[in-house]
Amino acid sequence: MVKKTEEKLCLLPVEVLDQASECLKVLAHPVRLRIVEILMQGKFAVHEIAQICELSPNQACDHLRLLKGHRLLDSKRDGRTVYYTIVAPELIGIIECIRKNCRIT
Amino acid sequence: MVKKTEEKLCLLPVEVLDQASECLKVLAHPVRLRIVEILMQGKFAVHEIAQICELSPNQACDHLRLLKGHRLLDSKRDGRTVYYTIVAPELIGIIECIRKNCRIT
DNA sequence: TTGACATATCGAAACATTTCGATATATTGA
DNA sequence: TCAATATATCGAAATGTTTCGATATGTCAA
Repeated sequence: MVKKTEEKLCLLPVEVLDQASECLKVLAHPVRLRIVEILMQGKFAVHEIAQICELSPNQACDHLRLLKGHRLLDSKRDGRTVYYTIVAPELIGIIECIRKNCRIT
Repeated sequence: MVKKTEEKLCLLPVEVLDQASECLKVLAHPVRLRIVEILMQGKFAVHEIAQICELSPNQACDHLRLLKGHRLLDSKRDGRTVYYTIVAPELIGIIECIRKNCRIT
């Protein structure tokens, strides 16, 4: 009976789930979701993100660093300003999913 | 300049992000993603899930309890067997997003 | 009622994350 | 070079998560 269900089940490989859960773990924080939301509208500087999220610059930096460390964001320096952008397309899907499931614009 | 961007930005309310990050935190675990994948195909008993996920029954129970505690799953007893099912529709969106972004069936 | 099976709960060690201040580095203009 | 601004890094306390054995409860059949 379990054999039967196992045959039918079409499951993702463990490596994919490991990777996905890593990504979700990083995203599972209100501030980091906010940051992703913001960056969906374009590139932003650290201090802009800090201001919008009401964080100190170093806190914003910590979050951005974590996201970048997991290859979800990338950054580019322009003078003394560093701009962050989204590089992982799956982030958009997750945010869309959140938007969809709470029917608030 | 920041004011300008703030006007343009259309961001989700903090409460939504708090709730979403709670949900993501619970999902951010390979075993729990596997459980959700399995339950997308119907209702399953604790021991079936334990077997498919190669967990001891109490470990399966722990994970299921956590998911149910966050109202992502529900359970119904039939004799000595307890069947779990998905109740939160957003789970499906997350799994679909994972499938989409790794192009492996 | 007893034994066997299915599920649930608890506790605590091991481990990971969060937060935030202190401090360091990088860039520019005077 | 110096001061000012923008980012980045580090450390460590507080807090949270994971894991798993021990144990409890719930159900059924004999």
